[in-house]
Amino acid sequence: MAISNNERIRVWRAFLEAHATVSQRLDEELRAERDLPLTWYDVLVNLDEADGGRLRMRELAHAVLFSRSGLTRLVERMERDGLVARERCADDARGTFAVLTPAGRRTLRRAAPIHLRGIEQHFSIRLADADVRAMGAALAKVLRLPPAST
Amino acid sequence: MAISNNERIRVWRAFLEAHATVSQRLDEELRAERDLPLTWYDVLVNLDEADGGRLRMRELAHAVLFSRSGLTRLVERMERDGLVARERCADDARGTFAVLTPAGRRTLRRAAPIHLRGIEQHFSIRLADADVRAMGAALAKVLRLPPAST
DNA sequence: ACTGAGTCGTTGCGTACGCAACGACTATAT
DNA sequence: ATATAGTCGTTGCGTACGCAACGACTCAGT
Repeated sequence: MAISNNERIRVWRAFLEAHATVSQRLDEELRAERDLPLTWYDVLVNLDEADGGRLRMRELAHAVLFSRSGLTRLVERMERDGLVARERCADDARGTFAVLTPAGRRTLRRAAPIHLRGIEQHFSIRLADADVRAMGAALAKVLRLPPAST
Repeated sequence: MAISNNERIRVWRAFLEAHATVSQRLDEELRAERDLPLTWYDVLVNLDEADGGRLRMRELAHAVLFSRSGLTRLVERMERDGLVARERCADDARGTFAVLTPAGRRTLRRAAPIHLRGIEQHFSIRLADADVRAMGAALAKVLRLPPAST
């Protein structure tokens, strides 16, 4: 039996609801136990995974799904808290790097277990391996769609 | 072969990215072609599906995943545009209904095809029936999780 | 009838985001 | 060398959200 249009919409709605509830819980837990917003954590992770713990502002913005202006402000706040630093880019005088500081690395190390536990608890613990695999495959297809072929 | 923790995190990240890109595209299209934010559309749909095209503010807030204060402002703006109206609740003097106006219903009717086309194009067109089914099953499991059993 | 606790929608306030425009800089073409 | 276009990160500004507190109201217990 083919799947109706209605059913596809129901799935999309479930997708929205799952996103909202899970990411809200992850944010709450990180704030409660480490006083760290999820967006900050996301920045720390992306910097940590990058070469030299540094990323151009533009790349970082793309990685954390922010606008460039949004990232400017976000990094500004994190710099005030000593978690990241800004560094001028040598080979392109327009550019700026956001760099992970030792304090930022420490914060990340302390926060990671909380976050991973959260993903486990709220997202994937009740998913069988087959579910995870299927979800991964489906999401990969969605992300491979062309950018708005209107 | 069992799925690693790392793989589960990758799937979660793909989930986040898919949510961000798809819902952004849906919002953009609705704004471009009908000058209607996605949040407004969401309100219209939920009212339309409710009995008498009306819903208590609290219920509506829950349905569209907003805080009560956020919904107050949202309905305020939509009322200014004539898409919804407020009505005092007869049997509970504390309560207020948000009610769909004829203009709201018209707007919804004109916007729905755009939105449905968007979901089709950006989310489900390249998903086989099996993918949709698997995704639906997995999401149902995620949503059935207890509310933060810390 | 009266009190205390709970719930309703709303408000003041702070926060966080995107858009458009900016100056500074780079890249390309002539 | 110069002009033009493009890109970088930042800023002014407007918008939209949540939290906490509020007055108005309901309800349960006495």
